[in-house]
Amino acid sequence: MKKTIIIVDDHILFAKSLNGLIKTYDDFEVLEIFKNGQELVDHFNGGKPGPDIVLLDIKMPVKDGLETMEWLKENYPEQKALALSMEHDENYIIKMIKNGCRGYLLKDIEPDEFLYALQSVINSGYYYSDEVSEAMIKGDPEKKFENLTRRELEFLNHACSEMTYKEVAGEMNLSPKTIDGYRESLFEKLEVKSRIGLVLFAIKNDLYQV
Amino acid sequence: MKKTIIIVDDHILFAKSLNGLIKTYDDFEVLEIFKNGQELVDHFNGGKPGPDIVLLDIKMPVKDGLETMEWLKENYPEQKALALSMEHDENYIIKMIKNGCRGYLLKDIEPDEFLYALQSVINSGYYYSDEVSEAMIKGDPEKKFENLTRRELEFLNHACSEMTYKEVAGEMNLSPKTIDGYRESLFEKLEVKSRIGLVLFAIKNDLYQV
DNA sequence: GTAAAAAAGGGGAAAAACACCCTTTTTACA
DNA sequence: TGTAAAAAGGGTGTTTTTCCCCTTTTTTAC
Repeated sequence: MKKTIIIVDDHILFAKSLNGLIKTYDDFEVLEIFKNGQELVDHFNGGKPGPDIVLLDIKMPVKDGLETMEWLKENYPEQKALALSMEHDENYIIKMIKNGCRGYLLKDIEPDEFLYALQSVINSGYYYSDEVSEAMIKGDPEKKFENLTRRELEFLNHACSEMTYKEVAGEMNLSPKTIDGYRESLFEKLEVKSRIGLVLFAIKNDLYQV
Repeated sequence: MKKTIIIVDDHILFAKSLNGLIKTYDDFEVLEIFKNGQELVDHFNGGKPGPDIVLLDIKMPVKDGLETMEWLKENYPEQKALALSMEHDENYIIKMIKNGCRGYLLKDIEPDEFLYALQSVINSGYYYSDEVSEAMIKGDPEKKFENLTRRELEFLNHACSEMTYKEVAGEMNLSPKTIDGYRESLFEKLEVKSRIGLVLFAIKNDLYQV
């Protein structure tokens, strides 16, 4: 069965083109297109089921992406959502991620990468683009993870699962030995000594949404 | 250095006797005695440092234990607190624990057990009395952990640390093989297959305070 | 007062995680 | 265009975790 998507964006033209693009994907279909966050809230309040992924624009009239994401976190914390925006604004990115957003895409993303992002959210639960990890690293006020690389952040998320490292390696298309390297590097940087330590760090610092 | 305690209880006589009892302990001392939660809030708002443990009565005028615990969770989530009450009320117990309270003592507890509870909160971060685990099991609306025993709950908390199982066994004064048994039993009951799964379950269900 | 359940303990083997050593390739960037 | 950092990969061994079987003792419930 196809995975469902709801697009929330006031740029109708963009939303409809995106719908067209998604129609070319075998595994995804668009359920609804809403012009602002309030319409999404109404959808949920009407008792209708959420989609597999909500694509959320940031700048919108009535109820913008940030407010909508907050509402989702409060009311439907399990709902997966991806931010999809023109704004390459660190603060937005961080706020969205902290509110449980599973990734942040720029609207000039390549269709291939866009598809990969959708699949990644379905399979791994999130999609960290370079923009996201950079923003997280730069925007970290306490410099707790300033030294973490993009791949390390990605691995850290995968470590918060019941997969073995070998399975994580498969998921990330890497050799188990490479994963070994990330683990050791993170152990040192985060001053932990076990995978449990990694998981606790990730959760404490909102790098992984429980 | 002695570990510090603040008592919050409107029963002055009880609070002062408790202070007397604590004076006989080598490792603990009472910093302050407050008559209600508001006085504790004022203490914090005055910029004064929190104690190692707050002992919190439930039924109090002005600001009761539940409200105070909520305030602590919101403003000083790291602050360790123990509920200390006459009420053997399941709903109170669960609400307090969900708000990050590290344990729930009945006021008719034996002095020895009371000291053990204090030490346990300092060393392990919490103290689950029989009352607490029973209430948690009985009061669980979703029956997610109805079958968990007291010891399993206790072990589950210890599993959320970087200790090896051998170290956990030492902490709980049990043979590593017994710990093995708890683990296997929990894997089956919680439908997880690794220690990571245990940690994630505990955190998702507020059994472990991150 | 007995029966069941929980708690405690165990043997032995396989899988996973961890540690510590290392090399090569790719990328960023000054 | 050189160099540093990141990414990727490797060897070998130890420790920890996991699994599947089992027994005895203690607690709890009826």
